[in-house]
Amino acid sequence: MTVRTRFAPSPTGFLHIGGARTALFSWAYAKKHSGKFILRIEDTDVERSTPAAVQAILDGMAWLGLDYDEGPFYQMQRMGTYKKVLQTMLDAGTAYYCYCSKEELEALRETQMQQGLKPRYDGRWRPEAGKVLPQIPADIPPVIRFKNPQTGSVVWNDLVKGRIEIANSEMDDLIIARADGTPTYNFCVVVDDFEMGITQVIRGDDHVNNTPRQINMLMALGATIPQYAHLSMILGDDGQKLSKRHGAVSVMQYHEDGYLPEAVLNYLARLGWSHGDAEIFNMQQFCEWFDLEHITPSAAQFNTEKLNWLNAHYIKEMDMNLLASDILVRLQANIHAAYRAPFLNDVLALYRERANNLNQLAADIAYFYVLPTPSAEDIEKHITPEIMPAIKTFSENLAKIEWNAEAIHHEINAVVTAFGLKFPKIAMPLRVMLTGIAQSPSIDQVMALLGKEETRVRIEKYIK
RNA sequence: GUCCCCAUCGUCUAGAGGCCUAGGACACCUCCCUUUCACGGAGGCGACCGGGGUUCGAAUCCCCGUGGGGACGCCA
Repeated sequence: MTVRTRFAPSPTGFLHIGGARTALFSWAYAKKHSGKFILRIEDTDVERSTPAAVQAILDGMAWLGLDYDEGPFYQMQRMGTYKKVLQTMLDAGTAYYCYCSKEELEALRETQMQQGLKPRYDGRWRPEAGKVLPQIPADIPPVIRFKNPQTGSVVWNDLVKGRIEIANSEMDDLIIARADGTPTYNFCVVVDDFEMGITQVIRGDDHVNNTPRQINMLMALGATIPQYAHLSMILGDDGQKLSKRHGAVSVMQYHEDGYLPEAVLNYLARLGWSHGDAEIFNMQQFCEWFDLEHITPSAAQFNTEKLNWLNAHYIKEMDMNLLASDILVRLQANIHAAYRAPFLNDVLALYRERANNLNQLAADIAYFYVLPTPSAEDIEKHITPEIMPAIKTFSENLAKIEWNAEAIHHEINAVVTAFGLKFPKIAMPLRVMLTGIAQSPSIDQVMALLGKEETRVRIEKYIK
């Protein structure tokens, strides 16, 4: 049987890191088994779903390169199907109308909570043999409930968590269609997973409690039950639960924050899943290796430090021209006076090794394009009156230096020797003058790239 | 409250009863490289939640605690 997995986000916000990992695992599972990966947008909550959120999810998946074979399907466009199945269930007696008002239900819940009971529907409109149902009120539009079995239990072998059994007595008759006739989440999922032939449902473990209900409905429909794999959640860097208020950000934010999709993908793949000691691998390898057996059932804490490390790796690996075009955009975003220098590739070759973030990399090389302003501390510490004679001599000799790193290095050495100094004594002030800070790659290489004229101008600013 | 899930270094994890004196990675520390800062290289610190079983033998299996998390919507 062909493997068919799906990612089914509800468009009520952006694609966050947890959703992205769920999508990644579903995607990889389909790839691994030469199956199909389906994208389904669960937009039945009209109040909270927005086209902007749909777009944000699509953008996030596109950035990560998570391509889908079918879809996106929109549940709101499948109303006809849902209505049909609803009627079938009503006819078959596996679903029924319930005329309780919201207020009535609320009161029921409250009473049960007070008594320390699990809040649940009491089945007052559930038809039973020989039972007399209440008088149908004229002013209440009914909802439709699923007639859940009351005895026995639902068991499934979760591909991540193992055997899970939940007693039917723990479940009540859930609402599958609202008073306005629109179907609800659990019902739509069931119909869609069935109709789309989903073979493995890979989703967040906040759905574990929905699974037995869905299995019961699937059985009522005579459907084949898919396998389930429930992924545990991702905690924030601080070990706290991710939420809109706390730490949950769009995957696109990582793009803005200077991360490469390769790094995010590799990081996410290793969060909750492992393949022996493998730490760095591309998506092709991941898809070959991926399995559900090696997914950890416990929650995982996000670790930005490790993401940074992977990001550094992928920055080093990246194709130079692609890197340059990315950095160019970031330079322009950060620096008004940015212009395209012909030697951006050379500058990056000198700097990429030291960067673990694209924004940082862009900021680090900004001094090539905009005059830097060193801090007062650095000036005071490194550009001392004692060193100025040597700097002045070096500056005067600039004109005769053949402009390459080796020759520059040679000239600095000559000055250093002439003044009886140590190399750093002159390298540090030059760094501050030329780059604006006291840390940089070899100063001779920096000068070689900066150019003779620009080097002269920047040094002379400090010669009184 | 009820039900469900989880539990190995600070973090991500390896581990399917003897290969475990518990392995790797990030972070941290030390040293090396060095012209500063990085990169890189070599070392180091550092964990099986507790208690009972089962077994010749348990990080691995079972039970009970404890701790954490999730679910209990006409949200998804």
